[in-house]
Amino acid sequence: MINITFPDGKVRQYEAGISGYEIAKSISPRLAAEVLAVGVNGETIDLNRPITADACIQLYKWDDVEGRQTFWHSSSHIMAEALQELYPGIKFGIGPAIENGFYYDVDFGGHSLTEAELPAIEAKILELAREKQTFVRRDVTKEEALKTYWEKGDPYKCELINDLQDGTITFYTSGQFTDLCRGPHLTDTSLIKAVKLTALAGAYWRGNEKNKMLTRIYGITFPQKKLLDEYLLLLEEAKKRDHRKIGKELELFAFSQQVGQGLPIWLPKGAALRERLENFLRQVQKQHGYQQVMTPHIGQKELYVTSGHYAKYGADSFKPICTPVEGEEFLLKPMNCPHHCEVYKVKPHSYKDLPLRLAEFGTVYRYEQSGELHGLTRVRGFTQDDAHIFCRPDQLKEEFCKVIDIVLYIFKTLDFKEYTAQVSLRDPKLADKYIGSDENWEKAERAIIEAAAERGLQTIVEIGEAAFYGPKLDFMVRDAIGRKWQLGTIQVDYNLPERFELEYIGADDKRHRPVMIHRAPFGSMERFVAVLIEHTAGKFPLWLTPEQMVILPVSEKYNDYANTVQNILDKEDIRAFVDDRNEKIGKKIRDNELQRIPYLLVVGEKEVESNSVAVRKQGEGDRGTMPLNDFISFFQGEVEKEINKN
RNA sequence: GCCGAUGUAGCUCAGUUGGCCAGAGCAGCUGAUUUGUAAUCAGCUGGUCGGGGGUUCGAAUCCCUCCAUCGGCUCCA
Repeated sequence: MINITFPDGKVRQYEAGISGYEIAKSISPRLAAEVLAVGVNGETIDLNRPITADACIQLYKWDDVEGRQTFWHSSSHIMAEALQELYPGIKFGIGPAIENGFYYDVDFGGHSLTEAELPAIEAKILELAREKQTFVRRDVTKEEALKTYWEKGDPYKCELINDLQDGTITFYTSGQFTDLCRGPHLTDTSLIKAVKLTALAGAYWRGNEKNKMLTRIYGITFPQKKLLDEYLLLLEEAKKRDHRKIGKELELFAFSQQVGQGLPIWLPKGAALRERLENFLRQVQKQHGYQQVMTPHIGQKELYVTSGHYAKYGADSFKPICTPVEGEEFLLKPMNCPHHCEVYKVKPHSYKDLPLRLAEFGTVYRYEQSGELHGLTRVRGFTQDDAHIFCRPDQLKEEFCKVIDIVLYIFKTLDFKEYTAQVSLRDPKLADKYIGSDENWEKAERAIIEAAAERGLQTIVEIGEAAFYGPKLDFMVRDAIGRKWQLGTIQVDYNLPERFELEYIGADDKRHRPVMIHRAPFGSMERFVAVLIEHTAGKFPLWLTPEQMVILPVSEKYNDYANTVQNILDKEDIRAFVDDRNEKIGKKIRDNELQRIPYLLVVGEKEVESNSVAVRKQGEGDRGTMPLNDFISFFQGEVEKEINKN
């Protein structure tokens, strides 16, 4: 007998060799029907594999990531089987589960797959799934594995097998398809009830552009048709919220081929929105003791040689700009920190001056490969809400905590309720990727971990994700329809102060080296506005939105009154405009609703007589008539509520 | 940069296998209408069909090339 410990801590006894499925069945038949995989001491395994020793187990269902991953991984095998039947002789790369679904990389030889062929593949997948094929796991020796794929003439699998340790290699077979795979898989395929192949793309074998490009087929499957429909609906919703679409509709920003790709043009309304965001942050930073500075958009090449960026990124950046006569070389500013280091160096510093917090909405330019550009989230010129904090080593943790506070304050004010934080550390095995001493790296990494813990942040730790000059803490938010976006970042840096020979005079009258914190709570104005658009679907909070309300005269006869109302609102600092087009009221309402103006004030004869406005809230309809003064107080109260959430 | 797709008026899109002066709706302009909670009516303007080159009697349509956009890959200070 063995002891099985459940997540709630309860322990039950079973015969050695019992499977996860049987354990589930012993609890309830319903659970047995729903369980997809089992976690044994943290490792996810097939439901039908025997458990031979005492273990802590978790039964994973569709609601668990592990359950879905197993489901999708098995689905990718079924897709491969379908492809193998439909396109004999093709060769397979890898086919993992991903966050939403799965993919398989396939070498179709001379054939180039088109979207028109996908429905037939989908149908085949469902056909195979209905056959209730079981997944059979088999241990193989390296020799046998290589032989199998050598005979099949599959170079990709052979390459994968070559990198594996003998004794750890397994095959899984379902129906006519056998794949090199570590598992786990579903017991059988009958659970797969709905499938959608979502995209076709090229992908280099093993992500290396020197390798051959394979065809990647993305798909997603579900245990119920209903879930697929919901997923497709979510994709529709995401499309509607696309910041590129809304940015165009609301005239927030645009791109021009003449100006250049990846270089956004901010239109008046977008600029107003962005400016308001900047002012908001400026004010928060002022309260936290930051000082604004301004630095040029270019800097001498030497500056970046000193900072180390030139050696690291020079080859893949915009080429230097040269002066016509002297041939001096300048670089477009790829980041603000070197400039801020020079600000620091303008005068000697005492330990009493620190921390020194220098902030700048600094516009930077980075060469991104053309295929990588995307709306406002991936551009070649953008403005960071940047700041650098120069502090004494003993102040580091406290300063780091204060930056976390700012980030969380911003999330709260802008209604990002769910967020996670990622601690990115260096990969000690790849020492040449990083600059700076081990000792400093260790100090910096410790400071971040402690600060995050002190502020009670839920963090995940990623090894090897650090910047080349130091470890960092990145914030990810979840938007209104559940998608994750990376926003703010805080980074500790012992290296630039070293390179720029930054110093302060300590209480001991000796020279010391300050520590630097890089931070950008929004990440960049462009990216943040994009995320905000997708999060709010263009319905911005009142305090931010470019136009807070529109006054709609029922006919031209009431234009004068409408203008009077606008003047009164203007004196109250309320952003309103009059839609005095010669159109029917229904038309004006429709157009302004589509422009997502939060309040629509209809004025006609009744309103003129009673000095009032008929209030309509965007998306919610008529709210009735109220005296203008009452509406103003009401509106100001609403704005107040938004800002004082904290 | 690479793979694949796309590019027709300011916007959203039609344009059959190459064949009459390239179309619609919205937007814009002009006029009529003076309107009460999601599209009033009429007229007009607007396109060298992404740029360039080629095939052809004839190209938005076929071919080449460049550019941009979209979906991925890779990278991200």
